Amino acid sequence: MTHDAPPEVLTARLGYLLKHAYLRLTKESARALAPHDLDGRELAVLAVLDAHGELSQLAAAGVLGIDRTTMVALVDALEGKALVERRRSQADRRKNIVQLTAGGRARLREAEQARAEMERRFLAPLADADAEALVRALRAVVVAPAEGPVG
Amino acid sequence: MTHDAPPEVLTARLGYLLKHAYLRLTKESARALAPHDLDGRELAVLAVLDAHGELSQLAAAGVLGIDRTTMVALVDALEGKALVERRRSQADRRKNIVQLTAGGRARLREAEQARAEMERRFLAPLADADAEALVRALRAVVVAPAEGPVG
DNA sequence: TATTGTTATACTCTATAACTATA
DNA sequence: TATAGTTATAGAGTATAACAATA
Repeated sequence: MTHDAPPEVLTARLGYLLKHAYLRLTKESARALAPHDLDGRELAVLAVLDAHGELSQLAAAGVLGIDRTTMVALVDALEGKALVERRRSQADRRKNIVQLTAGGRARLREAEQARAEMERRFLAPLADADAEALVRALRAVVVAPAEGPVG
Repeated sequence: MTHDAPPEVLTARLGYLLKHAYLRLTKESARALAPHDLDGRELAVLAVLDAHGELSQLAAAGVLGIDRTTMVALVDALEGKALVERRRSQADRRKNIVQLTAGGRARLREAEQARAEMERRFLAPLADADAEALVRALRAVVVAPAEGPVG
């Protein structure tokens, strides 16, 4: 049973392309990160904590663009794996400060390598220049401010 | 409250870029198609039926790459809007033949225009050549056969 | 026995509402 | 009164399992 390519009526649609590119990358990412006992969202949390240093849960959620209620389970999971630690802020006892453990930093390094290899495989159908252009183009449309009803 | 751009640690990740590009397009798509009482998946079904002529539910699901159980609700919704018709195949009475109604064809034309305009807006941050390159690159990675455990 | 459509069910991801504690 | 974290809950979107009709 060989692979049926999607018809042109679908591959001409940006929605179809982005959805399936995303789904496929998610699957490849899960496969690449599974040996490191992480998924892509967890790895992103570790990377953000590494880049910013310790953050409150709310601040980390803000950087990641996710809801604070979503953050709770994410931190629960990472804390359960001893990759991050929670502690109460002394300055404001409402806040949980989250920071990487030594193990978390080590895991981050390993997993980032696996992710980089996975991305290289994912982009392998493209020439290097085209792969770079893809990333630049995606960045441009993602960072572009949404145009609201006002203008 | 002005827009906080995501940090480089995230925009350097293909997973983050594809996810957010996809989420944003989905939102813009919903907004563009709402006046036509359709969502992106429904429009894709109409487009596939238009391109292939009538199809059984299973065949249509196969073209769209979705499960036959997912197809049921999708056809229910479109039939409820009188955009498609179901009828039993005479040749094989297990099969539901699904085809566009005249209203479905008209709706498809309107909605496809709205979709094209939405895509143009979405890609507006890019030069024309870059937009075309993005679509070509996405098509290449989506159509590329997944490399399984065998290689 | 296998296939098609259907229904019931469950799972993932995410957000909203409401609660607790702190400010 | 407002904010941070938490919990319970709900809504998309999708898939798996089981069933009826048909082949």
